[in-house]
Amino acid sequence: MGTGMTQSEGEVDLDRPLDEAEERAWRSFARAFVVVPRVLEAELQAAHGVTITEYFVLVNLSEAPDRRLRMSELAARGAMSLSAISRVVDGLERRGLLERERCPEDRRGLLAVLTDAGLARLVDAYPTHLHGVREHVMRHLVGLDLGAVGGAVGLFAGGDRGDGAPCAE
Amino acid sequence: MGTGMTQSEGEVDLDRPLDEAEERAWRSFARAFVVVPRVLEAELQAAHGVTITEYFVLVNLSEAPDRRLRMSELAARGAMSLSAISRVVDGLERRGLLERERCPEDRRGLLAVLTDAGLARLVDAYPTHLHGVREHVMRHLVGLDLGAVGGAVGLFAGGDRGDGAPCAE
DNA sequence: GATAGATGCTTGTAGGTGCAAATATATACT
DNA sequence: AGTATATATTTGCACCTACAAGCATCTATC
Repeated sequence: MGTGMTQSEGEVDLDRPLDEAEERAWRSFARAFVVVPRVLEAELQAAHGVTITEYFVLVNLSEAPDRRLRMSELAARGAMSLSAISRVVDGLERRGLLERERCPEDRRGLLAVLTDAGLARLVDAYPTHLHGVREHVMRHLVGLDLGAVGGAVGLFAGGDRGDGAPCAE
Repeated sequence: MGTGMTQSEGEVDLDRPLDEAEERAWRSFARAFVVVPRVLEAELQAAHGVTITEYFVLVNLSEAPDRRLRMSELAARGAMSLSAISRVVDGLERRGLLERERCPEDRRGLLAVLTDAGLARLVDAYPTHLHGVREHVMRHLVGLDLGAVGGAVGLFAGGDRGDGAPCAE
């Protein structure tokens, strides 16, 4: 019952209507869920011709050993479907920002490999994205306990079961 | 400079790279932005055959005087484009959950009017949605200052300038 | 070592979304 | 009144996403 990381979380009645304060908070989140991705995407698209999804793929590849990652890994990290990743990688490959490479150990698999051009584009876009994230999100969290808030948000929708624990429920 | 609701918010350097704690928090938010809407949508769709956007339209209409709202008002409240609203309303109208009605004072405009069937569908879907919101979001915020967190999130991406102040920047 | 099933990825198809152009009506100006 | 401009909404189009079906390759079992 519970993970031990968060305090008394088991007591909540999940079917009790939201009180006024909860309602306000929820509506703020609901709005943010819609608006923030859209704004960040628009800025990135306008300034560097990449969608936020593409940007995130570039980030993940740049951080990966040898700048390469399996398609499925990429999908998992971006919380996207395989089909979506497949087409995003199509687009980035067409533009020379990455290449596909057959996986040596498992020839069903493919590796997406960041090219120099891809890395350059990422380096280019990074300041734009950083600025957007601070301006539209992080800026508003000053004065709050970042660890606590981030930890809570990290648990939304079944996220962050820490390790890969089965999470019997 | 600032609204007075949030403390010293003007001091932040929007171009300073995220430190480790900020990075963790941001990634939690980024993941939540992608995953939470998808999960809530899937639950609602599976149980009641409405998308989360459609659900939100029904909610807004049910709360409006006379159960009716202008298309543009509906779009604004859902932070959506007019074209998106137009098509969502198409779908709901086709299924008899609302009707379009010419606006008497301004015959360019249209009112979306919630039908009894639409209200019934909403009443039906509400517990599912409530449960999802508590389970996937609100549950994880216990122990935090809801007012502070909600207030901060409400400011994300230029939200909630309180009144309609020009927000000189 | 062959066949059955599992797994990794891509492609067909069906929505959903925003932007820009089109349409209808209102408002302002002469 | 009559024309120009602004506003409310819809429609054409392009793009992104998920789900399901398809193809290639791996793994287990006999």
